[in-house]
Amino acid sequence: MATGRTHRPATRSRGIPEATVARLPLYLRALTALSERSVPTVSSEELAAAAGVNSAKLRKDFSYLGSYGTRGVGYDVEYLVYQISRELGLTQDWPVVIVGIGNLGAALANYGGFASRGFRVAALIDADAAMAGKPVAGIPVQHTDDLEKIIKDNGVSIGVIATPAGAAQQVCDRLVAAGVTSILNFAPTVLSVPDGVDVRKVDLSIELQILAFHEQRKAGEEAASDGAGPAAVTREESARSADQGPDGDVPAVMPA
Amino acid sequence: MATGRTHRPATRSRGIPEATVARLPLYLRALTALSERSVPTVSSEELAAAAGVNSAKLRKDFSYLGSYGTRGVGYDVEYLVYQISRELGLTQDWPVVIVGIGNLGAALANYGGFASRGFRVAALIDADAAMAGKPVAGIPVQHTDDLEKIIKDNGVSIGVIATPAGAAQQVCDRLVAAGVTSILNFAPTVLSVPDGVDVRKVDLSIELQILAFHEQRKAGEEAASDGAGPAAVTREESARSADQGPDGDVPAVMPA
DNA sequence: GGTTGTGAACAGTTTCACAGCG
DNA sequence: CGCTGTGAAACTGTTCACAACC
Repeated sequence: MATGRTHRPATRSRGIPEATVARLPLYLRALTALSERSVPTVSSEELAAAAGVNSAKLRKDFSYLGSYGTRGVGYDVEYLVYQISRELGLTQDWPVVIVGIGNLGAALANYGGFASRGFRVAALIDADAAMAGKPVAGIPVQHTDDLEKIIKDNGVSIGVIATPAGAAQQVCDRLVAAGVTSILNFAPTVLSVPDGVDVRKVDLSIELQILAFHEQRKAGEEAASDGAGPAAVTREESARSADQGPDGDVPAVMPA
Repeated sequence: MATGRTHRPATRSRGIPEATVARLPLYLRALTALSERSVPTVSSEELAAAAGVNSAKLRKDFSYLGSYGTRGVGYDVEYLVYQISRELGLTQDWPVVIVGIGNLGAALANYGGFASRGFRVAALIDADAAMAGKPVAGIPVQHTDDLEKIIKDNGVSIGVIATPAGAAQQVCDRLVAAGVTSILNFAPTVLSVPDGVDVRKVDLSIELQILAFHEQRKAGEEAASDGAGPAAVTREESARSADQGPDGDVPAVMPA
């Protein structure tokens, strides 16, 4: 799939590593808390602790933004809040639509932190005609038929998909056709989008499976060392066989 | 992130890279779909397309699990489903508790994909005494006072925190003290946990901010090249796997 | 003194490209 | 021939450690 796109040649000065971008919101949150407590300055060590990273990483991250600190002193909280907000594009207003107002969509609509940082729920959209007009979080739900008009009238460029998996790609296509260029996908599906559109996904089931992997590993090692730990629950431990046998057939398979 | 450590010195042969682990659930989902359509074998190219990655990456990932393919042919779907499930620890039952039954907690409790893969909602816990006994998704909500007993009686090792930010660390401490060693955190807070406990976070507000960053950049470059077509930047690749995600300050209805 | 900013070493991840095998 | 499996190269991200500076 090509993905083509060379990297911007000018990716020298403005090129902030993706990993750094992903941490900026974390720093911003910690800084906002400090700001509310009227703390004037903070050292990389303190801020790093509050954000849950180590200080070297934080300093390196900030170095991509510029030299906003003062040696021997630290960083000015207000100034950094502003710089990071600007870098993230939070100094402007981002109207957002949420498509799929089920349990999750409603939870997202009610989510307070939404509005707090430049994001504004411009509309709620659902395919169920019976929901049309009903207010959720104070915003009336609109029908999918009007999706394109809603996007255009509100100048929406960020869409949140909270529909069932089966509807996600179709909704995605319509959002993109209407002008949306960033999508946050909660449906457990791989969305395909044209070049130029960003997709980020949030997938509960994947997160749990990753935890289960590590959990299983812990249980396995526990056996080797002690035995006194807290409970350990594996009911059906039964050997998780060391490794494959010489080939083998497929022993019972798993659930859906 | 967070979480940290994966060390284990002796983890050389069984050491599957974290990036690979994060993709296994994706492969598993694609394989399950193929399995349901009774597709017997699949090539790395086809499976990679279905999972939204490139084939070289997929083959490298599978090579960490063992040699489960057949040259010139591809992979046996059922066999791979089994192997990945086993590797992820999904052949056993994982009882999970959800703490904080607001909008989000309820959405999670109702989420079907939960039960489908070895995860079972063992209990719902909320601090609001008025909710006690009320069923959500068919499961009666229990009061926080009984948290420790619930964890122990059910042998729970995975906990989901969907409380407001202010309550998250306290809930986390109690979960850990009661024996939980893996936590999925939806509250917008950095949790601190002792060594040996895994935390993954899902933070909606962070995801949106990352999208806003890229959105802003697109808008900026548009000015430079402008003109016809979506020429701007692209990043078709599915974003990094979820690291953060939803929920923010007040997941709605939820008293501390 | 204290703390930032950063080059350089290191670690992890992705991609390439092709040998090896069915 | 076709497709997997994998070394090696390229790239991205993290950590170290210290010079520069207040």
